[in-house]
Amino acid sequence: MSYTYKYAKPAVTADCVVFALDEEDLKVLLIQRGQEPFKGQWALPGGFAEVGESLEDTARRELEEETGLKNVFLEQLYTFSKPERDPREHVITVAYYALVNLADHEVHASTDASNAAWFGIDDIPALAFDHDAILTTAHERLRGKISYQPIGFELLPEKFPLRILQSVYEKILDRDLDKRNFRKKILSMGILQELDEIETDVGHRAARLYRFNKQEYDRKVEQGFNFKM
Amino acid sequence: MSYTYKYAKPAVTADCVVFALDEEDLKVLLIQRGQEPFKGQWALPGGFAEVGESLEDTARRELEEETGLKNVFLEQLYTFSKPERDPREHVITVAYYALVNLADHEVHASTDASNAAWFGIDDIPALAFDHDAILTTAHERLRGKISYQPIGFELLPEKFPLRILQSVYEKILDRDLDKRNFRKKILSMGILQELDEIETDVGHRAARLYRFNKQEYDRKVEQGFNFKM
DNA sequence: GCAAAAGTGTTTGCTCTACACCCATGT
DNA sequence: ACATGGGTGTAGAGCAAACACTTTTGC
Repeated sequence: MSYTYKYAKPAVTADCVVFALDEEDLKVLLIQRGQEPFKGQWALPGGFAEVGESLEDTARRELEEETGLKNVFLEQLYTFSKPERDPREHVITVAYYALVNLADHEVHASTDASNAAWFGIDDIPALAFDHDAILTTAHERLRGKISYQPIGFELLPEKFPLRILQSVYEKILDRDLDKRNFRKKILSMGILQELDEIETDVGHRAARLYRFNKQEYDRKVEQGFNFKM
Repeated sequence: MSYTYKYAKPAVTADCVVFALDEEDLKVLLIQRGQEPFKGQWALPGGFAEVGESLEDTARRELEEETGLKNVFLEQLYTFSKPERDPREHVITVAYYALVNLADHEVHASTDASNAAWFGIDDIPALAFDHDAILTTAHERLRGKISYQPIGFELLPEKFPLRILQSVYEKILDRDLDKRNFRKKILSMGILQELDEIETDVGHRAARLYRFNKQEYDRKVEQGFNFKM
């Protein structure tokens, strides 16, 4: 089977930069390529767009095929189109970034990719194609966006103590924040629901749990509210 | 001549949302389509990507071919990929936005497009494809970005009085700004070079001219400076 | 009782906003 | 002389940053 067109066409792929947090640091999900080019090297999960499929769907499909991840928070990042970025032919890639919380999302290396693993953001191996540039762009976007969009919650389980939320900001912004100021600011926005639950299994006083109140956030946005941390 | 591939490929285009300002309002450059589909309707300038060409180059090439505009400020906006956005086949478009100053850039309707013209942002005709959504996205991006990146200058000639710069912000943000506060804030950043020149041909006291000092801006950015209006 | 983290207010400086008048120039 | 916009300062409010101790709980 083959497809013939009147004009030459570049190929199109979607690639995903998947971020997660553990106790240590910000992590990125990579796969080890099972095929040439760059066979055996680490790369971002992703693959070719099918006709009739939006690129966000391509990204989600490839992410699930290669790593088992699904139902993740996903936003378009940037489109990379330099002709020399793929040695085989001109391949345009539309990059997405995803935020997941490690607890809810077990990763299975699956079909296409011979292996999938999390890497600390400061400990990334050599990557295939221009994936290092894509990763850098994604990291910058995340850093820029977390302060004015409520996306940090996507890296956490549904219920979380404020200390953990603070650590999300500290790890992404890469600087320490003042505990009192952080709590004042985030609570004063009125978009966190205070739960009647506390942490369990901690070796010290248990903290109260909170939940991001998306309904309330959306209502406030309607009225001109702007998230700002 | 034809091209055959092992897999089906979507087509790829680049489209441009070109903004400019006149005394009245924010304007957008549209072309009237010379071919089906949507023949005779207004649309964003743009066209098909060639293999071996980056999409930014595609955007610049098509913009010049269709409107005569070149050497414009151009940034990638977003990639639109819903399969139904083009009635012929699956066409992915990578949208760019451009900022030009009307004085320096004469527009000639040229080859491909039967006609090109500026439209006030509040007076846009029905557009081909999903170009209304692209335009809306571009307008939002411009509004969001002008406050934290020094891109407003791209809409002005090299030398300008502060009143005109203020009107750029007022027209894009769509609200009045206080003259004293505006001047204080923009001058305090130290990225405008005060020239020994004043306006000519005005029917009142002539204002001093300024120039955006990109060297100084870049130097400050290196040192952690953030533009903010 | 000790270790670990939860939880809590106040002061200070800075930034943003609101606001009005005199001056220079051209017609 | 009149119309038009150029150019300038200050006071008050709100926001951001710095800073330390007491309480709770688990071991």
